[in-house]
Order: sequence, then structure tokens, then C-alpha cells
Amino acid sequence: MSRTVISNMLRDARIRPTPQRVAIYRMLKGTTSHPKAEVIYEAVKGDFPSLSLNTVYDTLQTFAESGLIRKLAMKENVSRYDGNAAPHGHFVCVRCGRVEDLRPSVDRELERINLLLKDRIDGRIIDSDYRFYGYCAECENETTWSDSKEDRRRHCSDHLNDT
Amino acid sequence: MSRTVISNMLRDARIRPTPQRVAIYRMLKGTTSHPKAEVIYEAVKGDFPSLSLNTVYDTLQTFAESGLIRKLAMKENVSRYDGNAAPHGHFVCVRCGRVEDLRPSVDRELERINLLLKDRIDGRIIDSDYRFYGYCAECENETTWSDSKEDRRRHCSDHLNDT
DNA sequence: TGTCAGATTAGTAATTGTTACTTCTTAGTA
DNA sequence: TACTAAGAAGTAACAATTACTAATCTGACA
Repeated sequence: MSRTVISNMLRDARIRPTPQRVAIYRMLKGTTSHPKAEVIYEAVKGDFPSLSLNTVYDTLQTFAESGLIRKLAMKENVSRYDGNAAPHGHFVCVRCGRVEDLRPSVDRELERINLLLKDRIDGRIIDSDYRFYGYCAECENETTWSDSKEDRRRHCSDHLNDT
Repeated sequence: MSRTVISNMLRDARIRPTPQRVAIYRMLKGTTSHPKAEVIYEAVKGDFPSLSLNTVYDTLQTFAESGLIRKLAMKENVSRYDGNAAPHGHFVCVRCGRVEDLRPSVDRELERINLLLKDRIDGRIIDSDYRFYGYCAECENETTWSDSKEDRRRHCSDHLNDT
């Protein structure tokens, strides 16, 4: 996604497209790994050495409030962020912590259900989050499981090097 | 739920039923407000002055790992706990923060969907969480909205005095 | 019953993600 | 070019949670 396109998107959302903001948005749009703030910070810092973690938090909150991105609540109490703002479900591996998107067909199914259930729930719904927890294919196939948290993370590092 | 029944449940789960643990479990079973650790601590402390917040955290983790209770990830990065361990959906008010259970009929619907989708998701699923965000009936009806976080909390205090 | 080993608790301190505040910089406008 | 306000960076504060340690309790067994 080009910087000019992003700039215009931000402007449309009445957010001033500063270089930092564009870079952060671009990074999020370019990954499906649902990174946390720290990871976004490290990634963007590469092109942008003066960046402050503070600015990352601020920017993410601004984006999330405008509905440009999605903030994901995790059980470890560390927020992760999703450049895909459309409501969609997630699979969370309880072993290595990776967060995966579901297949589009499943998302469509969930969206359909969402519409059906909407008026059977008290209160006005503005968003939803379908979450599945379990063991990802890789962790499931692993025969020798270590107890160490570090090892678990390393194990899925190919896909998770930015969590 | 009586203390002896709880003791037996804990024993079944191979958790030693200490007075603290029984009290914490009992408190959680007796509310539908999905309290956070601090609130559980304050509540149980009444009957149990020597209780440490530490013990509450430890106990909650033990329970959650055994599947006796459910830990709910919240966007504010403060965990809340649910004495109802069966998979079920939640409605979260984005204004006052209250967490409500859905109607049983909706839960049954979600459970049905869960079964249908299970083999269309990569990885072995062991749990799920359906979450709806929006404005609860009370917040929706409120005509004069304050910007203060404190006021928002006060507003729903009848139902939320333990969050 | 007394003793011992291991689990559990409470207290203190440390950690860590996140937010608050303050100052400096930048961009847009008159 | 000067003015004004938004945004960024740096430092410090905060709050939920965890780690560590010493004291206490429990249950098994001699």
C-alpha cells in the first residue's frame, strides 16, 4: 500500500498523515501477525530512528478509535493490533501465542450469524469478535514439548518473530 | 453453592480445597458480573481478612488452568473472571465497561455454530469466546453523556459496583 | 501422636505494558 | 515571516500482574 494512498485514507478519517502515522499504518497493513505495540515500534524504528514508543501507542489508539485498525484484547493483558478493521474471527494458539486469521469462508459464515443474532442481544452492537483458542497446526504436530515459555515462543518463531 | 460441594468439586479437579480457594470460587459462582481480581479480593476479604491479593491471582490462575473458571481478556488489559466455565458469549458495553452474559438461546445458537465451524478452522480448538461490543440498554438510554470515565462508571454502578 | 515433605499463603519487591505530562518540533495559515 | 495548534519525543508515573521468600498449614507415614 503506497504512502500516498495511506495519506489520503488518514485524511479521510480526519487524521493528519504525519510520516510516523503513515509508517505505522503501513507496517500494520503489511502483516497478518497481529503484532503488539512494542513490535510495531521496533519494525517502524528501522525506517524511522527517532520514533518514540509513546507515539506508537498514541497513534494506535487514534487509529483504533477511528476504526482504521482493530485492537485485540489478549489473555496475557498485552494488546495486539490488527490492520484489518473489518470484523473477523481469530484463532489463538494457547501454546505459542500466535494469532491467525480464519479462512474467509468461515468469516463470511460468522458475519451471517452476526446479523441473525444482532436483535437477540440486549444493547446496540457496534462490533464483535469471534475468538477460537487451541493448538495451531505446528504446535499440535510438535512431539517434544518443552515447558519453557521461551522455547514455546522460539518454536513458532518463523511465524511469530514479531510478537 | 455450599462449601462442601465446592470442596468436592475442587478435589475432583485435584486442587486442594483450602478455605481461601473455596471462598474465592464461591464468590465467583455467586455473581454474574465478571469481576476483576481486585474486586474478588475485596469481596472475599470481608469473610477472610488475612487474604492476600497474591493468593487471589494465584488461585484464579489455578482455577482457570483446570477449566473451573474462565479468564476474560479485556481491551483495557485488566483480566476479568467468569465463574461459568462453559463456553458462552458476552456483551461488553464500550461506555460503562459492564460485561453481560448473552441470553441462553443465543448461547445455544453459538454453540451449534461452533460445532459446525470446528473442522473448518486450522488447529485443534479447545475453547472459544464470542464477544459483542456496543452500548448496553442503560447507556443507550442515557441522554446526557459525560466525558469523564468516572462518571461513566458511576452511571452503571448498580450493576457494575464490583468492577 | 509426632515428624517430615511438600503445598499454600502472605508479604514485599520487581516487572512490564501503558499512560500522563512537559517540552520541543513541525505543518499549515494569515 | 510570524503565529498557532497539533503532534512527537523524552521522562516520569501508574497499575495490574508476577516473582521471590519466609512462614504456615496439611496430609502421609512412622
